[in-house]
Amino acid sequence: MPELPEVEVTRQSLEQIFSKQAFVAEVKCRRKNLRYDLPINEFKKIKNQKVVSIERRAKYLKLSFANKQEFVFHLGMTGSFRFEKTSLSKFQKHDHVIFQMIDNTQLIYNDPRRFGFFLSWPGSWDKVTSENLGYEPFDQNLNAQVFFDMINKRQTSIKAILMDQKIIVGVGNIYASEVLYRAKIHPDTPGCAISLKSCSKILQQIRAVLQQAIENGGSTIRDFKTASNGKGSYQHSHQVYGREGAACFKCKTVIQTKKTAGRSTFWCPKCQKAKDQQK
DNA sequence: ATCATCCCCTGATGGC
DNA sequence: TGCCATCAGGGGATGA
Repeated sequence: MPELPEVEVTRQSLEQIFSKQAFVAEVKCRRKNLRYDLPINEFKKIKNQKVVSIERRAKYLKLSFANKQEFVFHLGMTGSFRFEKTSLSKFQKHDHVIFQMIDNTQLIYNDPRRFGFFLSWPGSWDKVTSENLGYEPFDQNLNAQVFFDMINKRQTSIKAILMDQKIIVGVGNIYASEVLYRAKIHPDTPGCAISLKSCSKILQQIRAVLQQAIENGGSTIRDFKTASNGKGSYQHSHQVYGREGAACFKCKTVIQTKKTAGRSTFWCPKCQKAKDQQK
């Protein structure tokens, strides 16, 4: 599912929808749990309540209501929202949570694999966002030196480090490969072998890739779509992800793939040759 | 502490 | 056609 760009684009589309109609009439759950039990009792407390904000931290979202009720949610691997102009009574497979608005429009949360969740216990936002979460990629306090200091004792691969949400949040399996290709760093390079200069390049590429992906509506690989039912187009800008066996756009070398820490990794063996040296 | 592995779940795809 | 294995944007638990 969704990495930071897709979550941010989802946030923006929900915000846009709520700017036109912010009052929830009713929430319907078509099953009692996703990854965790759905907060069915808390959903009852937002009848006729107004959405006041939708915020993102890492890949988590928070929906806040005028009566202070808050919902923390995550899209997991396959979660997405769909907007319906008129009230449906017949639903699609894997439509799990329906936000029925007072004008009869609907926001429907669909999630085939059910790795997503909604939470509403007190402190749930602080719990998921303050513990174990690293820097937002666009945080001004994050710079090459800070990044270097966080990874220069680490033995694990830079690919695993980029996906580690305790360091920098938002980069998942697709964007990790894309960032390293653009930074010309081999994905197996251990954290401790990445120079300060390389940290700078990687950070720059994280920001460039995520920014461009957000501007392009995210990457729609399988089923991602925004809450206003749009699809992303950034998948067309992928340089290595999903391109095993194809020619590198720069040097025509065949793109390679392998598993690192259980996830597919893609790279160009010519453009990303350097196992970095310290300093 | 750090790291790799396995698992949650369903669907799509490819080999036989 | 069916059956089985493998894989998929995340992240949490477990054990070495």
